[in-house]
Amino acid sequence: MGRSPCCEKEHMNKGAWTKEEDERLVSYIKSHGEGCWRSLPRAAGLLRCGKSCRLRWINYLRPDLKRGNFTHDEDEVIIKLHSLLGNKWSLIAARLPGRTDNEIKNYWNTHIKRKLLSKGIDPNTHRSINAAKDHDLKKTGDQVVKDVSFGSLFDKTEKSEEQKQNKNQKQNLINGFVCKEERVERHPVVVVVQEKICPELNLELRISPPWQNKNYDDQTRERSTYTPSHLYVENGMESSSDTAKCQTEDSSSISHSSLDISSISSLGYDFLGLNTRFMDFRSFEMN
DNA sequence: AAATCTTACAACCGCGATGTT
DNA sequence: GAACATCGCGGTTGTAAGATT
Repeated sequence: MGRSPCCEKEHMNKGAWTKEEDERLVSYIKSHGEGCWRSLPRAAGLLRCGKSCRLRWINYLRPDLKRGNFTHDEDEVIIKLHSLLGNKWSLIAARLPGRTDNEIKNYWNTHIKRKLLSKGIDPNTHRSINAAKDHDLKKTGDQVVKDVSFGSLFDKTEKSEEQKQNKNQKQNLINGFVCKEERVERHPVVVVVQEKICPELNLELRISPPWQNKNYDDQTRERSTYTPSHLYVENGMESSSDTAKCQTEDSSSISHSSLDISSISSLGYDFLGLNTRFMDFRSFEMN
């Protein structure tokens, strides 16, 4: 399927925006609102492509932008969120009112990266650069191995009505995380982990069994093991209709009832120190 | 003072996701 | 379901301004 260019390349201005162009764009959006970026330039009398207008508005002209230097607190939040989310700049920006993803990305690349490196911290892994040499530790077993169980915490022999009533909600502690387990129709278990590392970020880690695309029959229901294919994080406080999705590659070839993270460390995704790649921020909700 | 290098950040580009026909 | 349109994201580039030689 061919992709048409977002705009006519000829007769279009490129590069830095002039004051007059800014004024035209701001004036148009103030009276008509945002929307349909493709048709906006013509309607606003701008020789720019819609994409360029959108970027200019979002990153520079929006009235709610904070601008100015980043505070120490903002630095800390960015670093913590980056350690959790990686280069998901839009998600990070959603947690910093008045800051844009582009601004944070630039700030990360020009300031924070260097700051972390000067402290001997690898900005990609958020681990000590020296600690990166601990590869051998994994082999010798000196490292603490964290297991994430994808098996049910439910007792299969529920006896009383009370037990049955409670079966849809259980709580437990695993490696310092507060874990709730819930039954969801068509999916045997969803484990919700309220992470404790950065409580001020108010993030919630949700681990679930894979979505069953095919008919979910009783035979499947009886299986005690299932594929750890979805692990997602969501805002623990609020929910919204906006969800950011970033699915991983197919992970369905691996099936364990208890997943030894150390055995898959070669896959290389470090999340909350779990060192797992089975990430699916399927409903990372931000407000 | 001029040339060169470095830094900061605005803007561009390509691509995937999603919506529409 | 295919084809196409649009949006939004993340990586990269271009360039102005400041620092250094």
